[in-house]
Formats: sequence, structure tokens, C-alpha cells
Amino acid sequence: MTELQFNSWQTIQDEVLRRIHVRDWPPGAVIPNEADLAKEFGCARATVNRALRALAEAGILERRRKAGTRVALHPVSRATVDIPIIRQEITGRGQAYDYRCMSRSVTRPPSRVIDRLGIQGGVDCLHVTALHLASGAPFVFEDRWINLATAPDAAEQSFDALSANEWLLANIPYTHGDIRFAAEAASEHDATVLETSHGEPVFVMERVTWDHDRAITFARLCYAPGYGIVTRFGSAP
Amino acid sequence: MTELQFNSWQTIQDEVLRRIHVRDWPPGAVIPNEADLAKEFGCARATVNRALRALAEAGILERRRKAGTRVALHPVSRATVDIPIIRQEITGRGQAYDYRCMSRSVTRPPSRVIDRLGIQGGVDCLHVTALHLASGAPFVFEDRWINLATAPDAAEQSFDALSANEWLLANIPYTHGDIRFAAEAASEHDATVLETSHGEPVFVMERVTWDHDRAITFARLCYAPGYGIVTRFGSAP
DNA sequence: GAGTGGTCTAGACCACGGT
DNA sequence: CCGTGGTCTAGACCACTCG
Repeated sequence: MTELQFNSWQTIQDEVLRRIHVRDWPPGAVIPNEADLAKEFGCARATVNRALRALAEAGILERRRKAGTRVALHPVSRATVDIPIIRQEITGRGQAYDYRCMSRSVTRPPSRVIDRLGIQGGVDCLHVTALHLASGAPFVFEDRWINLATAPDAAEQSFDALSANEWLLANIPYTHGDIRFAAEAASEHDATVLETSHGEPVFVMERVTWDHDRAITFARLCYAPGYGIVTRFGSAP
Repeated sequence: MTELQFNSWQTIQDEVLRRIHVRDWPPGAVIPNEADLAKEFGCARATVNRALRALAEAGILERRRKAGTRVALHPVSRATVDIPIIRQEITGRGQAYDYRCMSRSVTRPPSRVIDRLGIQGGVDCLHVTALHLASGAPFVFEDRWINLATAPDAAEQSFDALSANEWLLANIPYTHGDIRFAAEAASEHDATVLETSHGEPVFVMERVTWDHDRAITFARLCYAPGYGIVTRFGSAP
């Protein structure tokens, strides 16, 4: 009845959020369908759809055909984390970037890596280790295995000056990847490279990158003590 | 010329990705505008818009009015991390959830917390510490400060049986939050509670939750050794 | 100023999946 | 079966911003 104008999809999104916040639509409740909301808000159904779809992508609403749209029962906070190229991450902080390749060899990877890459035994991989420095100080130690069956051109790269991180991104297309964040104790080798102590807590990021069903590379990034990842969830500034 | 049918926005997205992958449109290049692509693909401009907007949200394209759409120069991997309620995280692994409140008091927070909450000095907060257990083993230690100016009802809660984590989510609406992941050495107290050793690496998540410009709560979650966060980026399975 | 993406509309058909 | 969201269309106006 209150035919107030909600013309933009963001206005509608705000109104829906408000109704959720004031428990007009409590968690688990089914909200009116798109057609009814469009009529109430005095706009096209596509506009309502745009607003509700964005909220569903944020994890606030759950939508299913025929069943309708309901307020999520178990509010998960869905945060988006941007993982930049290491060079960008360092120069973005106003620090000087430096790179040092530490080893390069073609070997059969340990079973731990074979499992992550999902490859058959006996496949040789290119193993590269390198250090990325920020203003001269060790920033992150990169321990990477490249599947030569997927990225054969990598065999001709020395990675002396250009990091595998950047070369792969610039030359090998990927479709998706897995990431794992964890806290680990610095190994003897990690500690030496990062100029810290054995057993010191280090932030570790492990990434596997894929091109469709073919594994490209597995990387273990071991960050110097003090590193952290910052991110946000929700909409407002 | 090739008036093949690209009717769905996902088909168009795949085709755009393919052209990026084969360096038809290299990083930094400006791609044709929506109207031209719509003509080429034989579909409505809105359909092209849908496909390109999704790729922009994924960080693969950068779009600006008048300047047009270009392939992102510095490919960031944008991963989405779901942060569930702790109870859900544990029961979702098929383990039994248990909760133990360890302390509760109204105090003035340390300056470190005051800074994160962005509040004026002299404001009292509710300080709650608690342990969440998975199948009887310590899982995560929660050290939380609740801003009573924003959530006054919290003062009447004992948090003996229901964790602050769940009570807040169910009773205090929020709009957004900040998250920080890091690796730290377990303090003497952390170690005792988590049944590990002093100095052991632990995964730490710090969260500040807001309702518009009012801080609700700051939580430091200290996970038992071995914990990690897994996530994905990109589109394919 | 003018080109580009951003958005809205009114209508239509379709695919999924509860009932 | 049939209601619901998912999507597409053709056209229109607007807002931003680059040149």
C-alpha cells in the first residue's frame, strides 16, 4: 500500500536488509516472491532480482526455485580476499621489491606434492625455490613445483630474474585454484632463508592452480614473521 | 561475421575468457564495447553486460565509463572465504561441539582493543573469554570484547551456555566487519587453554564487527595447532 | 561534448524442483 | 503439476569521465 518509490536495486537491497535487521524477516523466514516485491516497490521484477541475487551471493539470502527466497539460517560471513602478485603486494606498500632465485631443478616431486597436484607417479616437475624481499628484508620464501606436462615452456625458463610467480601468471592460463592458509613452525631451512629462528611461527599459504582439470603448479609461500592478511565482509564502508 | 549463437551470458563469459587465455585480448588491452559485442554475439546488450560484470567482480576485467573495458593488468586472485559460526564449523566436520565459558567481566579494554573498536576512552566493555571444543579437544580459544554502548543487552547475558559468538549473531544486527588472519606464537595462557606449548605456532583470526559506524565487538580467535583455512578462486570445479 | 558502462522497464519463455 | 527464480530481449535514459 505504501507505494513509496524504490526505483534502484541498491535502494531495494537496503530496504530488504533493514527488514532483516529489524527481524521483520527473521532468519529462516521465507520472504515474498519477486513478483510481489516488485509490485510493492513499484518497480520491474528484474530490479528486485538484481537486489536479491546480490544478497544471495553475499550469503545473506538463500534462493531456490519453487521454494522461494529465505533469510539464511546460519549467517556465514563471506569475505573476499584479494591475492596479488608478490611484487605488487610489496611495491603497493611503498617498499622496494627484490627477487632472488635460490634453486632450480627437474625432479620427481615428493608424494605430498604429487597428491596435491593429482598427477600420476613418475612425472617430472620443475622445482624452483626463491626469496622475495621487501626493501632488502626477506618477505616471503617461495617453494614451487611446476607440472611440466601442463606447462612445458617453463623448462626453458631460468627464473633468475623473473619469478615463477610472475612468469606463470603472464604465460600459462589458468581457470581456478585452491588456497590454504595456515600457521606453521619455521623449518630449519625456512628460518635460515627468512632470517628468523627455527620453530618461529610463520604464516603459510599453499596454492594449487589448475587449467580445467590439469594441474599447473603447487606453491608453498612462507611469509616472514609479522605477516597477516586483512579483509572485509559486508557492504557498508 | 561468425554469427554463431552465444545466447547465454555464461557462454559469452566462456568465450571472453577464451579470448583472454589465447592472448587474443592480452592483459591491459581494451576489449570492444558492449554494443559491439552484443552485435557480434547476436544477443542483447544486457546479456553481454551480465557476463562482463561478473568477470569484473572476479577481478579479471576492469571497467570504467567512457574508458571502456580492459583486461586486468595485474591479475589478482580473488578468493571468497566463508566464515561460519564456530558451532557449525565443528559439527560440519562430524565432531561433537562443546562450549566452556572461562571468564566474564566489565572492564575498560586495553588501548589495543580501544583502537580497533574506534571508541572513545573511558567506555566500559564486556570482556568474555571462552573455549570451543571439538569432540572434547580444544578447538579455538575466543577472547572477545563487546561494546556495551552498541549492544547494551549483552550485559544481561551470562554466556554460560550460549557463546557470545552465537548470541551476538542472533541478536545484534551488523552491517560489515574487518578480518585479519595471522600466525602467532601461543602465549602462556593460550597454550594452557589449548593444551599445547608456549610459543607453539597458532592460527589467529581477529574480527571487528560493525553496525554502520558503531563498533559492536572485537574478537580474537586463537585456533589449536593444525588449523587451516581452505578456499578457492576462479570458476571451474 | 560525447562515448561508455550502469541501470531500469515490460514482457516473455524456460528450468528446476516442491507438492 | 505449476509456482518460483533464472534468464533473455529490445529499447530507453542516465551518470560518469575521458579527451
